[in-house]
Amino acid sequence: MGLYQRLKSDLQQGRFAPGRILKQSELAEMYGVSRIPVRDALQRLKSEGWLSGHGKRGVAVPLFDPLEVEDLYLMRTRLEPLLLELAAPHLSGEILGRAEDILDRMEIGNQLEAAEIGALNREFHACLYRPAGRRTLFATVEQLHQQCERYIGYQSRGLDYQAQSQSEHYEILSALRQGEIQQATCILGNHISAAGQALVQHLRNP
Amino acid sequence: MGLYQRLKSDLQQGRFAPGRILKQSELAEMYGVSRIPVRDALQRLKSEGWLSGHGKRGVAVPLFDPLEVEDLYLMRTRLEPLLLELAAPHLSGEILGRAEDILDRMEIGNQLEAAEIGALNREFHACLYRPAGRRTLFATVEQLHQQCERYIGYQSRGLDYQAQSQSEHYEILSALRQGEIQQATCILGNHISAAGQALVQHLRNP
DNA sequence: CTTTTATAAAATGTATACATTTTTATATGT
DNA sequence: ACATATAAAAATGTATACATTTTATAAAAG
Repeated sequence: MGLYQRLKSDLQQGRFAPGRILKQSELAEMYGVSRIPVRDALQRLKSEGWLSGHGKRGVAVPLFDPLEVEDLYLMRTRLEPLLLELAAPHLSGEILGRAEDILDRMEIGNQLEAAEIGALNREFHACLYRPAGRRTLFATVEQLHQQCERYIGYQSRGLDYQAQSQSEHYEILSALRQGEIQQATCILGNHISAAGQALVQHLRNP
Repeated sequence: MGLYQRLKSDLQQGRFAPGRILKQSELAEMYGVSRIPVRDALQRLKSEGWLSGHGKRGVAVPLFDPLEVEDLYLMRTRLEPLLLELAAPHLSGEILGRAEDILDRMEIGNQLEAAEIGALNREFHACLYRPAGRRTLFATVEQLHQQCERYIGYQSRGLDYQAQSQSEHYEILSALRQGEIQQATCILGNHISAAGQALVQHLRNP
């Protein structure tokens, strides 16, 4: 696994306190590599929102910012229903079946790691979105998801909205199966919006 | 000016043919630096859509993809009116005046370079959006703008929709001054949508 | 005691050199 | 002649070494 993946995973799991300033040499030693691959990884993580450029002072682990969460979920609320609508005509019964499998897997592993739940969650949405064949839109949505995951990792320690989230997921599938596309995109929008509000509230009442 | 800026500017001006594969050593020699800063720049440009990762074979200048343009403008159509709506309460008369100044500057320099027109255009929108104080949403919108500019640079050689675009800009300002926020966001949405369609059509009829 | 300036330490940026992987060209066998 | 295997090349990834910039420290002046 590349250094980029390792570092991201560690950031995701909250192994670096928000606000902390990371130095290249420090990370190089920590992971047993030279500074060159560290630089590459940092650059990527910075452009993906996992790290914030602290000017010339290096990079910092960004603080939790409720306003950022609001923005991320606002954008998702606007973009994901659109993407689902574009994908709907291509969603065969087989694809919907695969999506349901993913949901079931989430159900089973109730004591799953936050990272794993996040991965399955993303897989579920990707399963519904990818058939649209909209690479660019899909990539942007994926990026927003990833940026959200930093907060979700934090949230999952103190908040449990999994139950509600799951039932909404099943509702979306059901609507899609019945060809109620309008209905499905509507539920999806509310689903994302609700998740965002729960997260913001949790960040403001720690 | 950093190598990142120089390379991006050259890509923007179409100095590298779409589909061309760029090698690190080649670029290093071309710009008179070592491969290290080249790598940094390539990584950033890749994550911003200016270059596409060609797997392990290096990076490639992406081909013009009408579907990508459609996606970019679809996203902008959903996000920018939202951002303008959030900014509207903070748009003082002074700010609107500055926005108009930018429009006037675009009017004057009719024979401006494509890059300069693009920069002014972005400045105009940024002027209206920044007061919302929504850093994350703003950053995403900016990124979408930048990705569009690659195509606009190409378009500007064969298509002139500047006149219509300008008049719509003035309409938006006028609506904002009258407090017709709904009206302004609506014009903006149509404005972006129309620009996207013009661009897609031009790409399909070269 | 505070502020300023000079100096040292540390961190980032860049170049060169080496290692590993991937690609291409060549040779060999069927 | 074609396919496959093999060797040479070229390209990317990484480490070490050096240069430049930035930050912290300490000394000196007000």
